[in-house]
Amino acid sequence: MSVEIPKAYEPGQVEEKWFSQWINAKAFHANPSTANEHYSIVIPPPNVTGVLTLGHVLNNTIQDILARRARAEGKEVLWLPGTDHAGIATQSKVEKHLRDSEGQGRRDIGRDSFLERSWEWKEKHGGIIIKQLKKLGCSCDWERERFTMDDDYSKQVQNCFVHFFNSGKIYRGKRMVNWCPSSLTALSDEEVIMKPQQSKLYYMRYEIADREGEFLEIATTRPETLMGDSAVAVNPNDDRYSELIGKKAVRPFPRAEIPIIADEHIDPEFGTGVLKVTPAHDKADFEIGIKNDLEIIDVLNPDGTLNALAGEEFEGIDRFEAREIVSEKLDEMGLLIRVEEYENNVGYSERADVPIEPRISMQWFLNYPKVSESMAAVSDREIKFRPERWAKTYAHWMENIQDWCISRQLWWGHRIPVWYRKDRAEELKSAPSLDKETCGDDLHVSLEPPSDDENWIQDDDVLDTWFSSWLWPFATMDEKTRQKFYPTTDLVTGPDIIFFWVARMIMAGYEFTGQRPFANVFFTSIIRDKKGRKMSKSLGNSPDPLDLIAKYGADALRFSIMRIAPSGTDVRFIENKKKDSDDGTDCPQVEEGRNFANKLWNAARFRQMQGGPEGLCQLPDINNLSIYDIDILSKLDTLTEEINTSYSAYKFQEIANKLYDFFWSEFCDWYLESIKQYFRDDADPDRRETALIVVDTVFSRFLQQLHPYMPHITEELGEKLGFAENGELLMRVCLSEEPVMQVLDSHLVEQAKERTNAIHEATTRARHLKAQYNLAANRNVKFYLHPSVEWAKEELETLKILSGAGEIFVSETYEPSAGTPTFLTPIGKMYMPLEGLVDIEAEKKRITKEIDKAEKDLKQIRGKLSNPKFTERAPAEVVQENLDRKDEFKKKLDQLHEMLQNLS
RNA sequence: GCGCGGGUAGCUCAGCGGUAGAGCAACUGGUUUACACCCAGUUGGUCGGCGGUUCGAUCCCGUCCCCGCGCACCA
Repeated sequence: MSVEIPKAYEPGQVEEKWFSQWINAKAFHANPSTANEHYSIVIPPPNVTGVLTLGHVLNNTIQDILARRARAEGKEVLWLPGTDHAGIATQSKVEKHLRDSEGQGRRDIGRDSFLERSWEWKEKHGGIIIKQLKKLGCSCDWERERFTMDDDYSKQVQNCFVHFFNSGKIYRGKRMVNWCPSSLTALSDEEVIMKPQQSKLYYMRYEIADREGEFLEIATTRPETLMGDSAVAVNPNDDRYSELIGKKAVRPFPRAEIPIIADEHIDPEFGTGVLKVTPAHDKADFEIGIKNDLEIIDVLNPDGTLNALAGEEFEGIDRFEAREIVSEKLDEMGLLIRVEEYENNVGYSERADVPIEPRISMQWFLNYPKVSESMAAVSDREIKFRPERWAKTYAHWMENIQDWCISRQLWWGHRIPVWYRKDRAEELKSAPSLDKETCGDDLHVSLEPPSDDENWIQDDDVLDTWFSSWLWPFATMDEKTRQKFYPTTDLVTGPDIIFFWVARMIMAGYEFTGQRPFANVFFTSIIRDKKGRKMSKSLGNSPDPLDLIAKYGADALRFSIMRIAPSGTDVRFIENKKKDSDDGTDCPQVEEGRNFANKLWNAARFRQMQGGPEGLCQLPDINNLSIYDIDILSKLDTLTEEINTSYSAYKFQEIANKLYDFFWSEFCDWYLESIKQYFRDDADPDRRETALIVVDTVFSRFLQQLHPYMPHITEELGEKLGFAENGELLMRVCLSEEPVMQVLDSHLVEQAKERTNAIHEATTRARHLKAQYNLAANRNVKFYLHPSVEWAKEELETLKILSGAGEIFVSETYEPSAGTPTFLTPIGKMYMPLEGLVDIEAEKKRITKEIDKAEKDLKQIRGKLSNPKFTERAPAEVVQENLDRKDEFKKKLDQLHEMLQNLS
């Protein structure tokens, strides 16, 4: 036993020590060869060069809880960790670094050299987040860590491409895509977010050809695309313009006559009811353009500046600057009518946070596989979503699913395994569509480059990062692992990537393995700041979890975050600036976890100070247990049962609350306080030993239950208190299915619980009264009891200790002097004689207040009972309950009135 | 516009047909043989508004108002 334990728990070293012990013992390792039932979970791979956020803390704590709980249930557990190469995010970081340090762009140094730098960057900064997860205590099988650009993983990604190309699901085509002028790449629809903008609506006029002085008024938010107009469109049923259909309008610059056409798509109510059609720069216009065979004039460069087609004066000018210039120019020409303030939604690139540009370009697309099967899997609950409502979001997306643009004009990522025969490369690359049928031998699509690769040119593009991570649940596993652990059991992730990742994994799972990739998906809360804003890097409103761990401990952070994160709604994380210091902050929610750890620590200290039996001993027979022993043991069984239920419903917050309340309130505040008397030198040694055995039983079982939430401190205390048999790790101890209280006579248990409750209630009332007379700390106060139950005498010593009384006298005949404060308890009427200290008026006030409350309650109950509809229709037990309560209150009121009278 | 979630004590959240809860904050008192990261006690609530169902509604239904999110989108 250790010499001296510090008064306050210091998590730092303890947490590090246990993590390395777990690693040394290979306690996280998943063995595919055991016969145990499998439990598996794959980590949502974080960005390899990213850093930990509070969202990760929540997400990974939940996974760790599930994994540790499954181990304690005797399952063979695989929690497979790894990271994602995160195409755009990582590439932009490397590019930024390159610019900052060498003043060069990626094209200056070339593809190979840039990729070298990227790998260097990955080696240097990658893995920080993995270290952070380890700090949190995550019990992943670290030997199985994977990266989406590992050789074997990359092969599977490319194989996936080849597979879909061969089956005709992947094709190349010229389409309108979301173009990011900052990252210079196409994006999928999911990567575009709509943002409301304070824009302007420009009203301008185009002259009608051959009708000098006659104009068509047009409203637009994007005058800078005017140079790409190839028609003007009106609704065919719009009488105002019908006679103009088929005529021409004059585009002011570059000056040209463009047709006035009719299209159903135009809303006569909007603006002037006339639309300028710019097929190259708007999705809807593109459709109209195709339908009407219009010229497609692309006036923008990839980076969002205007090109030569826009006219010499605009070449090289940024799109937003050009907007101003065009507006001024129209004004000078007398063609600008007015400009209105206008709020509209504009698509932004999620990553780069710049407005995206609809742009026609040649891209690779995937027609999603196994859509109906994947929809059915969720609607039939073969894959269970929790909370269930996300299934609706999923279904809605799946119903409206669009082909996926999978090519990215980046260098960091999986390069598309397509080679074009050199002499036809240009032709093929610009062909309006490419697929297996049309290209024959001039296209090489394969895992391996062509043998005569000098005659071929590989496609420049890489694949969308999600095109690799959708294979994650199985591509991370070798054959043997897959046999044992696939399909996985649970997936824990944020609802914000339900389309990006979850839906796609389901489709890939069915396509490549013929099975669901996971049985359950648990969607976490989203952590927001004090003001309800999502935590984000740009806002700088996310505290660094490592700072929190350093300050409060990983266990404290884990526990706290689980206690505030409800299932299914967002949660606010509070960080307050410290009043008395300038730099520090306080996180009251995390303090709660720290305080709880400290409570555990001190309860253990208290236990250790008592000495006594070493290791875990057999509980004595129920007849040798006190009512408090029986009560706490029975509550322990209830806790165990309730926690089982909560786990099966994934109610993590509920579990945390139950653990907290049981330990702090039931175990420390009530049980430990009531047995302290047996630890005195003059106490009965048998009682003492019994109490210690009960403490150990409860404590050790409790630590097992708490372990998934607070793994480090539970190991530490398990060891300190000698609960670990032969030095076995707590995390390897299986939960016992047997309740602690194995009794035939449940009557005894019920009786103990009732009596314990009665003593607790009497204690509370005695404390109230003491506090009322400012005697809370006075330990010499004497009480008299007129007992109403026979057994009361046996428990007076405990009542005395709990209520902090000096002495409690039992007397059937005690006659209180007038004005003696009196109170009612379940074990009888009690008096607190004060000899001269009595404040009669205060006492009257107190009793009157109690009478008021009792009368109010009684009135309510009487009201209910006097309603025949209630007595007729309410369930008998509810009626009986109210009848009982009525009697209680009546009796109580009588006694209170009597007490009041005694005062006067 | 469509869909989803939320509005309970000053704050963060439980409860979801039958006597309104916890932690923090505030206030009062406390070095009682673990813990001031503590102990005891107190204060604080027309459970967003209005209707309905029910013997009974914070809880179920309808409707409206606020907040958040997703999808769609008219230039």
